[in-house]
Amino acid sequence: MTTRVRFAPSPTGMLHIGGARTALFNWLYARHTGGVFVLRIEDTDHARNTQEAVDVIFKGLEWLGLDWDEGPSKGGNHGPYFQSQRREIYQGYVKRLMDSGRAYEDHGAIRFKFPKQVMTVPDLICGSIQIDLTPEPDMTIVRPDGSFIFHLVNVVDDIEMKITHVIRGEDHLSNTPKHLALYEAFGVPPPAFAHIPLILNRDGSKMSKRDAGAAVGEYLDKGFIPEAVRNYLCLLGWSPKDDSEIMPIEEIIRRFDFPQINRHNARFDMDKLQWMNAKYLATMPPERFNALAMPLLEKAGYLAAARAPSGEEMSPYAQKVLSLVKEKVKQLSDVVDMTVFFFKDDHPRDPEAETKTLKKAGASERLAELRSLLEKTEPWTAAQLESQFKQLAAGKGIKTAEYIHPARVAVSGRGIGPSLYHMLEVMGRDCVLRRLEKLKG
RNA sequence: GACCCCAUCGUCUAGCGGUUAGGACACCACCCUUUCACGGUGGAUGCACGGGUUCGAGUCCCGUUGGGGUCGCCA
Repeated sequence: MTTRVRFAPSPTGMLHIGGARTALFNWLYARHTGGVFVLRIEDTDHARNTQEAVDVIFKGLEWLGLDWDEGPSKGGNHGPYFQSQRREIYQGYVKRLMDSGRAYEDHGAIRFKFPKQVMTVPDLICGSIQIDLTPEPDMTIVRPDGSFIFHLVNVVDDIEMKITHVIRGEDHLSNTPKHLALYEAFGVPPPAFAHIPLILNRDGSKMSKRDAGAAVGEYLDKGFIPEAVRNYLCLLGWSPKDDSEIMPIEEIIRRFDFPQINRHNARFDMDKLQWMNAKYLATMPPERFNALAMPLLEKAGYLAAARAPSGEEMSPYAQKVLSLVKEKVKQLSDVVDMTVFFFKDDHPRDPEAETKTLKKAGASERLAELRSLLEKTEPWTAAQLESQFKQLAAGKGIKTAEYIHPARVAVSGRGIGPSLYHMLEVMGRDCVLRRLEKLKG
């Protein structure tokens, strides 16, 4: 039998990181088993359910590369995939319950009569869980205004959509006996359940919608790359059981299965995500890095001038600049600050670095020596610059660093940055001399 | 409060009765080095607690504590 799993988010205006992880695990299991991943939008009669809110879900899933096989914009034989369009189906199921005496009216609402017994939930991750439904008051399944309650529609849709494995957050574990009772009342064998642990904040508290880092969109905006976020999320609650961490998604798909899923909640560690993101950034092909970073430079206004400070055309210049910082970037958005001095003559300057190196005794003499050296350095390449710097220092009997540090601060305004010689090469002689000259006055 | 789930370094985790308790992030030191990173080497930090079972317990059982979840005419 083909595995059929589903992700059934409610359009709340954000895609929660926990929801994204649930979607990811469903997707992984579908891909691992060669099954079908269904996307169903649980937009049951709610004012907050807007088109924009639905788009946020699509965008988030697409960004993470979690493509669905059936659902909105994909279609399928079990639609419609919006609960708001499935009222007749729910009505039919409710009628069956009424007819069989399993549901009854109560002050205009319809309630489902719970079996007074201990229900056993067989769970692929948590094992066998027993919960007593006896003390539970019968649950409402239809409101007086005719709208349906989550538990009812969720079960009905899973039945109708032929879902074989319900993979969802552990917050649903306690509700599962109610769902089991519904399956029983409909005379349908229930799907297999797999309740996955929750994602908590770094401090162990529950991650709610308002917490920093709770929305997938934030990662997109901050310049995280989707493969890194996805890879990190895979490792939260699932383990390959050896020491593998950064893995291509194909490998994760191959190795993913329920036995390796943990039973305890995990805390979200932004530091580790950042590290992983930096790894992905550093190892990706330069073309892709440039494609991702150029729009940020554009947005920062760096590319507005026709010519770069070096005098050459802007676009090739910007690409060279990016190649200098690629391996130092933690988040893509870092490139804006890291490269500002390559594009703006009036870039910000770090007073601390200037005091430390430029105000140092002998610094202006060094810079003057550098000016005359750089005027005639030929060819203007990193290798040649390096050898010239070294010769100059050797001739004066001092360390090359005595020239390097002032030069760096002089042209960039800060004490840290890419390799100095490569930096100078990219900036070009005119720009470098211009900045040294300006500093003199 | 009742019920359910969970518990290994600060964090993510490996461990499925006998291990010097391993790895990763973060942290510290050193090395590399023109700075910052990267990389390399080394280090500190952990089995929540108390009872059992067993020759032997991080591993099994019970309890306690702690954390999380569920108890809606939210999803």
